[in-house]
Amino acid sequence: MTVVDAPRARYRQVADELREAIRRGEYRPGDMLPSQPDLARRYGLNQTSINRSIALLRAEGLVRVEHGVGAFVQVVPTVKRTRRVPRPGGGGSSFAEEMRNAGLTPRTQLVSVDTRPAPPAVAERLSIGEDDPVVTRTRHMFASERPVQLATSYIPIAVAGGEDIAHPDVGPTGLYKRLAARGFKVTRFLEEIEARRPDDDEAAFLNLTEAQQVLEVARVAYAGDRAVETVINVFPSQQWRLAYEWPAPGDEQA
Amino acid sequence: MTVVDAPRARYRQVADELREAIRRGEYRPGDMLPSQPDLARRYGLNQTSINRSIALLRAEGLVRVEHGVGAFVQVVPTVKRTRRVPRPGGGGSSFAEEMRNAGLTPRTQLVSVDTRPAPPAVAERLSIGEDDPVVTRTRHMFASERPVQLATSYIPIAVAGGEDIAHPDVGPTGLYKRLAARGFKVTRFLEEIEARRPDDDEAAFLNLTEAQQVLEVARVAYAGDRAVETVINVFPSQQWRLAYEWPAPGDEQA
DNA sequence: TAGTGGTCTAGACCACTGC
DNA sequence: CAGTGGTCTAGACCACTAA
Repeated sequence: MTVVDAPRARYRQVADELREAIRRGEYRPGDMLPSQPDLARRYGLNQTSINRSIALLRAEGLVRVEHGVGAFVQVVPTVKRTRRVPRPGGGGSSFAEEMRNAGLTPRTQLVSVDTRPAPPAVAERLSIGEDDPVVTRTRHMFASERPVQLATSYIPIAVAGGEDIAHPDVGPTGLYKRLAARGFKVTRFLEEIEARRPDDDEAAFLNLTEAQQVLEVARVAYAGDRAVETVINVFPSQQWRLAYEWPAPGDEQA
Repeated sequence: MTVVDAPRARYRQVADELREAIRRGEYRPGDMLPSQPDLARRYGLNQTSINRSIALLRAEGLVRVEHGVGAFVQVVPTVKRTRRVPRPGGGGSSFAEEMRNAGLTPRTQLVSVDTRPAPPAVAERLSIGEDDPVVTRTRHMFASERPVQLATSYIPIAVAGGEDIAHPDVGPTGLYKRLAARGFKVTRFLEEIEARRPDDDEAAFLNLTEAQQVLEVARVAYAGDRAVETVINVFPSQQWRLAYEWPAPGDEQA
């Protein structure tokens, strides 16, 4: 239903055809695409143009390129993350649970626990001063040994008391119990979702191009009006679907 | 903290410098960047390479290009869309309300109301047969006359009775009242969020490159176990931030 | 018309990988 | 080493917009 009969650029047509060939199963996940010189001959185009076509498919996450090796059809394990509201433990099922529901084997690797000055975005979310110390916990998550998620949580030192609150590695439920025991009973959650380009570290861990995007889900837990914890999750946008579920007003028992 | 001392491509460096110049306010929102031949001279590069740099900035949403006119620094009206749970009317404030909160002037244009066979994705969400008729309503939304959102809602004809349910154009609150009057009292909502590339129509209306992404938020309203309506919202991912807020279990009054 | 951005070429050179 | 992808050039032509 386009108004103008837009002539499609040839490098886009090539991308379309490759996309379609992948969809048809002509190239299967893990397969290597023909080399760029090959494709150039095949489509009567220059390698430069073919390179552009491949770049499109990379940005879509449909193809993964290894420099000096080749371009491979990407396995895209789409995972669904659901927040059911209300629900114990912050409203969400755990990462491990979600993974197993998707038929994948979860693994979480604790990268670091330390106390650091709060980055600006975190300070703002927690309503504390920049560089106020926060207990920081970083995890790398894998689904069947493929990196799929990156999570960092921050708790103001004034709330946490010390790093012990994060040791041994505890899930949200355990953490909120410990916070409650310290007098910070969590009453409310806020999640903000944003799409953005990955920074260098994220791109490296998640194996993304700069052209691809990530979803950042930032959750803040409040005890009354006081923000006591924030968790920042980063997902490759192509591999995830987020879901939120809640009862209609006046129908809270759902 | 990159391990390898990656030599950055020159077209990326140019993009970095332009990005930085925009951040510094050297080019302000709405300003036109220098032409590609200009930039090529300035950076000692070919126009082809400069074009790549601009393409990067486009994909980031930092720059908007008008063919035959120039490249302009994008006004990024980051708009926040919040679902507060529970809350009357489906949990969300209206589009108009959100826009005014962001200091923008909202406008909604009703594009069409008709009865059509359900597209596959819609049929699945509504648990009806493909090609079962659904009352379909499409709206284009503008913020201060810039296109920012596209919404299509679907109601099975068996639920709606007829197209009248969508006339005159009604917001969600009015619609759910009418559905309740027809015996379909909405008790539960589900929203699924997905990042994907825009299709041609979406790209045309929202003025996006194929390299950019949109967020698709698909809401389904349930009356008991029966899906009675679904709305599919499409946003340019750069311009929006989604938020969900809910009380912790045992603290429902928030 | 002149100026803008978009595409494409033919060829070159480089960086990376695996043999 | 040969084969892969990534970048860049110099130049060309096209499409679109505004005057």
